[in-house]
Amino acid sequence: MTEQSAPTTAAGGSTARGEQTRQLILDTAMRLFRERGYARTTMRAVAQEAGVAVGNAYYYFDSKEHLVQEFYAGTQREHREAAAPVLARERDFAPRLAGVLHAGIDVLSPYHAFAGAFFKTAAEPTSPLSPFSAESSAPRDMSIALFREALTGSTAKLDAELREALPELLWLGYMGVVLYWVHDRSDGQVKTRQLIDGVVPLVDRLVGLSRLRVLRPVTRQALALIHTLRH
Amino acid sequence: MTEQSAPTTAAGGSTARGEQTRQLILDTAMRLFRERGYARTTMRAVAQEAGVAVGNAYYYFDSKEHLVQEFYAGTQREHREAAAPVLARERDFAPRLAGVLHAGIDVLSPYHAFAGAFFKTAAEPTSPLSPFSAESSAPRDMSIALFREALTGSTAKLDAELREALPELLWLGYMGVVLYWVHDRSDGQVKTRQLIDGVVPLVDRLVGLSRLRVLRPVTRQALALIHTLRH
DNA sequence: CCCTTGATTTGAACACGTTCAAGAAAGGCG
DNA sequence: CGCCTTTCTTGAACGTGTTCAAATCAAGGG
Repeated sequence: MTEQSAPTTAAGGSTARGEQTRQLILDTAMRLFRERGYARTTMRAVAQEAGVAVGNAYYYFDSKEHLVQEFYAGTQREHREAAAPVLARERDFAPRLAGVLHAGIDVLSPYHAFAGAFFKTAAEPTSPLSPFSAESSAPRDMSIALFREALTGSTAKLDAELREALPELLWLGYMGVVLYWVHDRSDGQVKTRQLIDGVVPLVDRLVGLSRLRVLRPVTRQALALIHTLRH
Repeated sequence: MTEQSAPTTAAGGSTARGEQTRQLILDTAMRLFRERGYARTTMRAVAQEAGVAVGNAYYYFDSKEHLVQEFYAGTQREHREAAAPVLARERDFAPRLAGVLHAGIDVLSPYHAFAGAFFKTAAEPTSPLSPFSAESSAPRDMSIALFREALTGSTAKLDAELREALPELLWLGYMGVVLYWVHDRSDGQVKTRQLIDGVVPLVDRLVGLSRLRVLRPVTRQALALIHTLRH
């Protein structure tokens, strides 16, 4: 509805007058989120620390939650970069998948304390911040592409139809891992690392087994279900 | 911290003085949630419609979100009742599981419009309302018990260790179904019903296959992982 | 140089969730 | 009945996210 109020987000080389102000506010907000957490960071504090009026922050960002969406888009890029080395090095599916998953958690780590607040808004279906929403389709597709690359760049052999559908399933699994990570209270979120290291061999094994005669019907049935649900 | 302010929630036959006031406020809130949705229902409106002061609502409920927790506990009971007939009638695992899942969605149906707000708070790990939190362990355990009954009351044959761990996994899957349902925009949430009807035969099939020689290692590996993560 | 137009910036004002000091009502006890 | 303690009830006040009419600034055009 009120979408055209702020300058284009995606414009790369734009040098509009307020661009630095926008960046200043964003940087300040991210710093305060890290330092104090999401809930204890007030918009007034962000404005004050950035040296602008509170209304000015709302000129560039529709809401406090939209500040978080910028963070979301940012980690997407970082995730890709962090995963690149492993994807360049490894050829087997398992280490490639593990690399991508670990890279994702690596990137998120500094924000573990306030990631709860982030996922809180993400869970709301009506919110444009939901990872399933249409508004989030760009970063989501980029993330899915990352998992597709982990798969297609590997030596894994699998059914063509499964190869098509798997990246999205892997992304869904990644969302599950992140959800686990958000709730992970262990030191340095070690448990999440264990989850990744434990689940990757399983997935790898199942993908390999999916071509077996006994499992073929199950695979087809599952793929048919996904197809049905997609529309 | 401020836990002892309100009268016992779980007390069944308690006839404390304010019990009717408490119920009045709760009923009013639930009605307004259904009518206007969660966000557009203000605490002032709840208080006014219930004919009490706003502070009085906070005497019985620690926060607006805690009103939702009551709803959570309530649906738990209804779920059990709604699933009872199917569990009494069917003996095969698949229809029993399908029955329990459909019953859960049946009970939730009237609240689909504001269920998003419910899951929003549920996703926050620090919130006592999270289905994974210690505070929610009572309703969670009841829900898991329901899935355990669906399994143990059936004729399904399976590995002892898997039989032990499966109910919790089924509950986790149920959480996934509910998450899908929350995001389900199809008419009458038909898609969710299709998801249930499609996924149940798959689970049933996999449970049966889990005793096969080829799958035995995978099963054990998965169970070991779960055991590791549990502590 | 002044005027116009649009982009930016301001801070007071609003609505909401929540808190709290103060009071009212209900028992219990002599 | 009078007094005390506990339970309940009140509504003003606080802090927060958000809005908005007005002020300021930048850049051209005349």
